[in-house]
Amino acid sequence: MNIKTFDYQTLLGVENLDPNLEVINDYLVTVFNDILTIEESELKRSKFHDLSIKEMHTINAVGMYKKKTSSEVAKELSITVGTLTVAINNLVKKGYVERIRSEDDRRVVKLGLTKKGKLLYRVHQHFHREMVKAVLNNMDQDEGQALLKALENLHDFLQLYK
Amino acid sequence: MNIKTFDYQTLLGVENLDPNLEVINDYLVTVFNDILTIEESELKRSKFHDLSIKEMHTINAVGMYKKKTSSEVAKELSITVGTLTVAINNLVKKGYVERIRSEDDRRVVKLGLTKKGKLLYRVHQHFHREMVKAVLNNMDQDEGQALLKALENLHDFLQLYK
DNA sequence: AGATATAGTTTGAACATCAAAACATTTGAT
DNA sequence: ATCAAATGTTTTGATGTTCAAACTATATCT
Repeated sequence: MNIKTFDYQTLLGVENLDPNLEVINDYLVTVFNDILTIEESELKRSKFHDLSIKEMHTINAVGMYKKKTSSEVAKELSITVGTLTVAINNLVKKGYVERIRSEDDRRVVKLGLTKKGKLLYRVHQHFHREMVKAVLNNMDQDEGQALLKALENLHDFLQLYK
Repeated sequence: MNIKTFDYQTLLGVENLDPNLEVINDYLVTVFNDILTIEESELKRSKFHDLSIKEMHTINAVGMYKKKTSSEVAKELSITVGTLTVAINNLVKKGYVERIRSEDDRRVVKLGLTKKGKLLYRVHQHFHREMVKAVLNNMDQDEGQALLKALENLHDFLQLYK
């Protein structure tokens, strides 16, 4: 690299010259948007076309197994409890979620999936599994570990802002 | 692995027993949500607190360099042109974007960033760069290549649904 | 010139979101 | 035992996002 090139880059604020950096960033941005829009359009195409991707994510956060409270689910989704209440109202109306007042503490509402909600949960989980399988498809053990390392790094980086 | 375990897993529809698969999926879901909420809250904390993360992404899609048309930007964001018109109205009002009627074809609107819009673009780009740098931080050349391969796989998988 | 196609805008309806107020219940203090 | 404070949830009003469909303006085709 000659000094002229270096100065030019410095002036533009391009600190890191690794070409992979830009490529990886572009992939991240594209893939990010694609996942959202594809999940949305696949949902519309399925028998669950009365749901948006946000509603799907709410159902995902409610989860199959342990019944969670409204507060727990809202926190997991990073929305206010008020917003969640509205969302759950719609999902109850549509038959995916049920509310159960806790007997221990009658202020608390436990959320659970109906049979229909559980069916959807499994379908969505299947899509995710296929996606991750496709990612790992032609990758060996070491490459898989590298991906995991990258995800851990990204996760740790994001925690700094929480 | 014994047969009992295998049967149990098969019955549950858990086709792939790679433990990494679940871990990677969980990281993806978490990281995905975190990026959105952190970008939003960082924006609110910055001098650009009059913008939502969706508006930020619109500005990103408008881009710094080549002026794009409304149709092109809408397609890139996977929203309708009508939705974009509304969004651009607000961004023009807030001083981030400008509309220029094309002289070649007076039906066409070219979109560009104002000085303020370009400043924001750079700030956001900087955040992204830092994020990718953090990801690659402790990774060697081979590991970086593995990440790239994973992203390519994911991208190719998503294209199947387009 | 008139019909058709293309680019963008407007409008009305549904949902998402937050902050703040309201409500119900539990916990803590006296 | 009572009352105040804390906690968990819901309601409400305001603003933003999104789509589909109707509409406007301009270009292209025959």
